[in-house]
Amino acid sequence: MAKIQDVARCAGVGLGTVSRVLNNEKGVSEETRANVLKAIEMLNYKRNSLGVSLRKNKNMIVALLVPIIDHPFFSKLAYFIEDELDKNGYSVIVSSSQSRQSKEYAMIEKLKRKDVDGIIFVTHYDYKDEELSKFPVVSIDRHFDDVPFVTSDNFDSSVKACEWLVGKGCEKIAYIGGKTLVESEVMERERAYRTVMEKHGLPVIVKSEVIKHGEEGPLVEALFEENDGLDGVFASGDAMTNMIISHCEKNNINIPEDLKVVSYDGVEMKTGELKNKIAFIAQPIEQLARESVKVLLGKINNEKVALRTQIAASFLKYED
Amino acid sequence: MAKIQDVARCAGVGLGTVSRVLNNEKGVSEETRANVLKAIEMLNYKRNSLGVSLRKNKNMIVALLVPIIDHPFFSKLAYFIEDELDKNGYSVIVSSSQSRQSKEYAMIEKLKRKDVDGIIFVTHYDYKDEELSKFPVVSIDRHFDDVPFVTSDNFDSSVKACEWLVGKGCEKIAYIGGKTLVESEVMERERAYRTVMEKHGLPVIVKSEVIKHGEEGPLVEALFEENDGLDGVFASGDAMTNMIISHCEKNNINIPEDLKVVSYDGVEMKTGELKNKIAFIAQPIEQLARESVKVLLGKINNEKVALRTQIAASFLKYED
DNA sequence: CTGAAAGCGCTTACAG
DNA sequence: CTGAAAGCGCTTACAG
Repeated sequence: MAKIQDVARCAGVGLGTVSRVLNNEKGVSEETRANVLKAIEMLNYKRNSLGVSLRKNKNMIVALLVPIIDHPFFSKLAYFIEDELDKNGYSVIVSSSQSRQSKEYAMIEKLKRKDVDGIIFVTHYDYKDEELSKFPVVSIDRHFDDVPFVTSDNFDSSVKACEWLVGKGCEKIAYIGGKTLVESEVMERERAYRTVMEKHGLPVIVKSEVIKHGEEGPLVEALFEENDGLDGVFASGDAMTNMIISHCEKNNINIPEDLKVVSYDGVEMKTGELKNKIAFIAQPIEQLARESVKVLLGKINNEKVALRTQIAASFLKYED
Repeated sequence: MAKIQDVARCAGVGLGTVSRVLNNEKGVSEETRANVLKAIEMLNYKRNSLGVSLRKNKNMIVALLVPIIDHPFFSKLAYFIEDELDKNGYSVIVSSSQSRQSKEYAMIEKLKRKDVDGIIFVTHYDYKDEELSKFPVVSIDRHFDDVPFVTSDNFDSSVKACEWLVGKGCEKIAYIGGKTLVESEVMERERAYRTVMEKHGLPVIVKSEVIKHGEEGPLVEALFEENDGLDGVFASGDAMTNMIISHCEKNNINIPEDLKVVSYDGVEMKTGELKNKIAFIAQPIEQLARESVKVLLGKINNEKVALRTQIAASFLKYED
């Protein structure tokens, strides 16, 4: 494999000159440039990134850490994040934490070892004492000390959703959602729900627990067991909604006649025949992705970045 | 940031000794090792991977190149590939080609520049003159010159599927699938279909064209328009199946009473109420993923690897 | 068991 | 506009 030395010798110039041509720098005479280019061609020379990385202390790689890539929300996120990073010359390492914090720590370690230049995070864990804010790290939806984060407008869109349920005549509306261990933007959904219920003097029925992916079923069952005659439910996430759908099918509850449902997310809903019968709040995934990249690159380039970047979510109701 | 030099000085030893401790090599006295460890601790030293990579000419990163990560088949694949690579100390860069060959070439370029140590490929394009087999590259399902590839047993499972349709009494069975530009294992599905039809003296009805993701609808419409009274169809891929479902819904064709359907894949089928009414051939995604990693690591480590690795697919029919 | 030196492939002041 | 040199942080023979 030819190296820069070989090119220099072949073109009869110095190392620096070859490097300048390689990097399209000014200040090289056309003649010299042509010679170098010819030598590069002749030797089929390819610049070795490992040398560049060491020299520049940067390898143009960013990590994306999600709970699991095989999930519509996260794979969409990954798609747009890669696209945005690619436009900026970066590659993305994708890692599924599988909700194991050890895997997340491993990635932080990689960051410190310069395996990656930065991390975009979707985590359920807390990172108070990791000095994470000293490194190029951006969090999506969750919020730690001084780590910049990007989030959709959970509160406002949830208020709209709950007001819609009330407007539809629901009088016994429940909120159901998984709880996160850390202070999270997701909690805004529950807060919005409570605000709206109180405003209208309606009962507050909250089913919210710390659960893992896949454990939504029992929570839904418990909700319906403990509360007869629900006529509306605001579900924080599609997994939950899918379980609600299953429950209703089994128990002959008609959606939306008997029970009106609003789902946060709407990307992985097993709608099928229920399409247009469940309202939802769409996460602005593409914007979340692109904004998180912009913030991260800002951090990497030592620019000042906003601690919080908020993007509006849209509430989509079905036709009727 | 402390470097190895600092640790050496602090521990009062040479560079090489620190390196040996870092790499858990034998031949270091317990006393020396303890001193070095203490110095590492004191200085909060982290080994910089950029130096290691340059020195070893290897950065422990592999690329996964898929048409689009936001697709159940590919994100599942990515999940298991990452898991398997992680077990072996590798990270994975995920890139969605978006069916643009330029993006695939860009990744090959990265391989040649040592940005990545190898590539696992899912492509629709051909790479005859790229000398790809000289590099650590593994292909999934597609087959080029001397590039090792991993595939599921398309022919055998397709034969089973078609025989099942015949056994169910179907007499006018069609095959419908997207065509790839390169010689591909997917073609085995059509070949299996033809074999079975001919064996039973049934008409061969093939609708197979080069199409892009999302263009399945018109092909399906054309199939039904050109062929009245189909009672069975073997669809090469879920996207196609979904379009068939739509067509049947619109035209009051009952599945499976009027039309029996077998779908290759079964991971992204919008089953809904049709669950258990469509038979399918399940791709052994996890095994494809893990095997492709094993083959790639073999290539990276200059071992002899099989050109073709085949994994059995399973044919799952619905209950009735 | 240990250290000093060479070198991985590049870029970047520096001097001219 | 150009070249020689230093150095990025590590590992690996080599010599002792």
